[in-house]
Amino acid sequence: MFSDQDPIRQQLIEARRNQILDAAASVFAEEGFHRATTKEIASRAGIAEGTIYNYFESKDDLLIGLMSRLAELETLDDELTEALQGDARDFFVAMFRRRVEHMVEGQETLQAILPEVLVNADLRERYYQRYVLRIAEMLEQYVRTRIELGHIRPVDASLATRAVQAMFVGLLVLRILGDETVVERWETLPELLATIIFDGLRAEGGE
Amino acid sequence: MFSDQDPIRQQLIEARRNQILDAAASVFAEEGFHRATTKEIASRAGIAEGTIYNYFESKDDLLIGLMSRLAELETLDDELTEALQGDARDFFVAMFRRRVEHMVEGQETLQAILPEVLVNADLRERYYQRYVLRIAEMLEQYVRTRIELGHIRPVDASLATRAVQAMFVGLLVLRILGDETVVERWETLPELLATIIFDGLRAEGGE
Amino acid sequence: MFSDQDPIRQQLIEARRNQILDAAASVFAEEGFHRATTKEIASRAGIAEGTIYNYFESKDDLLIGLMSRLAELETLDDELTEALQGDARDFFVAMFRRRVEHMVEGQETLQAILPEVLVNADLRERYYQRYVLRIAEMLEQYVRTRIELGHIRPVDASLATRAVQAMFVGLLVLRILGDETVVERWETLPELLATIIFDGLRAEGGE
Amino acid sequence: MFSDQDPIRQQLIEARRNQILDAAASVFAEEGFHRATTKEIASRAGIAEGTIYNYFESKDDLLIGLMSRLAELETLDDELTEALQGDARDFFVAMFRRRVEHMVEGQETLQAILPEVLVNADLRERYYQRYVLRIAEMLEQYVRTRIELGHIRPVDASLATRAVQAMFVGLLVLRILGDETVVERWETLPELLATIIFDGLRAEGGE
DNA sequence: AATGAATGAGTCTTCATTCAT
DNA sequence: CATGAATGAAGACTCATTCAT
Repeated sequence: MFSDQDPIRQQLIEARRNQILDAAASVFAEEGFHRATTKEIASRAGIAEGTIYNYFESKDDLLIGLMSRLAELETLDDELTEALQGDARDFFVAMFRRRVEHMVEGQETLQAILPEVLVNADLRERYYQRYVLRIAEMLEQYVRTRIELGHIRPVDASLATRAVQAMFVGLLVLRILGDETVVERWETLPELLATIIFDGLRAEGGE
Repeated sequence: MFSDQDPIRQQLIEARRNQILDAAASVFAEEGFHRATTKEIASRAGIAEGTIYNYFESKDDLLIGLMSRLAELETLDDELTEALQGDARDFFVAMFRRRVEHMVEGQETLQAILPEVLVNADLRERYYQRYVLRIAEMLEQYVRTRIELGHIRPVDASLATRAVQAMFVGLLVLRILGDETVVERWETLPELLATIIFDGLRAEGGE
Repeated sequence: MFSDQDPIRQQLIEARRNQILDAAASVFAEEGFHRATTKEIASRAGIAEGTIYNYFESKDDLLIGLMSRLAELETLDDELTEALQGDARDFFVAMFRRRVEHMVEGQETLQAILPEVLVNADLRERYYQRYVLRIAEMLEQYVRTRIELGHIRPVDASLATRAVQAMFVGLLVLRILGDETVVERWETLPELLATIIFDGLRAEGGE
Repeated sequence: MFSDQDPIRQQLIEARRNQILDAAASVFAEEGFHRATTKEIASRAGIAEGTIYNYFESKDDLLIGLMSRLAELETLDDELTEALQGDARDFFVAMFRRRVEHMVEGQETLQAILPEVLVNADLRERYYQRYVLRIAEMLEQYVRTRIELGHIRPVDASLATRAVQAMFVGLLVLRILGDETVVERWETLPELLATIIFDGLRAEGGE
């Protein structure tokens, strides 16, 4: 006879949901969404199959749950956007570092979600709007301002932003594909990416 | 009746295989590998379900077939790699243009393959070795030489190569996700990417 | 604490049982026995799912409970049977009116029970013996006596009784099926049935 | 490579559908729709479970299929309606005989359908419209005409029709409930029903 | 007594694959 | 070679029932 607002109950529910999502992320990442069975997810979560359905509507809903958890992680970034006063290159390095760290933390979840997102029109829209587009727009706004300030070349801000974001998505894909170079030198990426994107690959004093 | 080597027969077989692969690519791209049914593939190819199995071992084999066709397309690139004498920036633009065009041509196939590749360990290895790594190594060799020639900054050639390649993979993902900016301004990408990667985003004369 | 015979406790138990049976009748009638869930029954009774099992052995037992309640209602009829002295037609009208009223009162319960009774061998036997056969035999006895008294044609009393009873069962079915004529003119049924069954449809002075 | 209109194929399909419907009727009648499993239906039809789904959309669709088959049987009756010239009582006996025979032929199907129809709103509407109402209206028209001709008392034709139809439905229910009297003396029903309904139970020269 | 989360057996349904024609 | 009906293994999901609190 607890109220629906009962905070203890809410916490238990949240804990159980996370326990299930963790298991789901792990199985989805390993086997892919379709090959993953609810039986295996349940077993990995240490619960019965039916229990999943006390917390999630359907197997699809597990993916949505994973996406939502991921989106929550990202809200932290908003603050970063306000740092316009500092050096542009420093900002890029800092931002790259953030994103690169997030991707490692969230790799399992991303690996669980991404392939299915590419394939499921509903999820695609949802994922794109909540996750990709939101970040793209934040970054785009930043780039646009920096261009106005004369710190950045007057490039197509919208497309340039996508290119940079694409690089991160692509690096995630390479990680998933098991590319050793990317995995092993992951820590050095932020500095390298800043060099490529901000300074350019052209040798200084070249031509 | 005919010998296995009979060239007419070989051609017919090849034609039929392509007909089936086209249908498969189309259904996989729309529905994803798992939601795609052999019934739908057969219907889209205008043949009976059973006929598929006269040309392919299994549904998985269709994916492998698609990957092989894709790999053949790419062999053309090898020649490009030898163009070391020209201007580095021009080379980048030319290469980016090639790749960007290939990606549009092959988008359906790539969209069909990529999500499943991310999810299936066997295909992952196969795809990575034949497709990603081969190109990465070619490009890496090129970059390494350009560095030695002093045309390119002395960056981590291996990782930089991955970053560039990642950008293309990521752009494909953004296309699949339906990003309007990327789709609409696709033609302007090669030049922009060259600017970003080769020249850098830093405003000239800045700081 | 209380003795099992404690009358207060007995009454509380009875009240709770009725509360649950009411909810069950309502859900069974709407959804049918199988589609009805104990969760919904509990919710409609304003109690927890588990509580049902403190008062009933199983979901099946709810149906048995409903049948028993129905049978209790019917015991009133016994008295009627003794009314042999009056006019036969008047008796029929009176009896039809009784039954027709009972059917409306008990419609929800009957609608809940009947479909499952038709389908479940155990219940079928139970329902038939306690409910159908008991009434059939009472009625049959009455008809038989009336025949001996010369008030009624010498028909096959047993089968004629079933035919009359069948009419009521059938009218219930038509109500459940939502027949508008039957529902709207329900009040006029007793008189009409007496006309049909006792007087016959043949026009007077016919032939 | 047969055309969709290919008559041989059409016949094979029809035969298979009937084979499956026969098995379904048999299992539904014994166990009830919900307790019946597709596995059991398949096994009783001598086919694999999956084969059912090559011929029917779903388990529900089997019920609809059974209803349609039943409706086809009934179209024969239409002719009967035109027989207005003969003696009314004779007509009733003939009609009762028809219906009573049909009910035995179709008992299994009716027993399979009826309980679920009482419980499923979609089927209820469908069954009532196609099966109950159609016959009711035919019969009602007949009764109305006979009343105008002065062969039948001026009763509420619509309701009287329902009462008669209800009797048949009720007799089916009593058969399903296993009433021995009804089952054993089934053959004598038409004559008895004519006596009850047309002549009335009142003893001739009574009162 | 009341609760309701956890359970897991049971089922419909899908669909890749086979094979007789 | 082509066909497509038949197959049956596999899996998501439901829900009556239990039992620790």
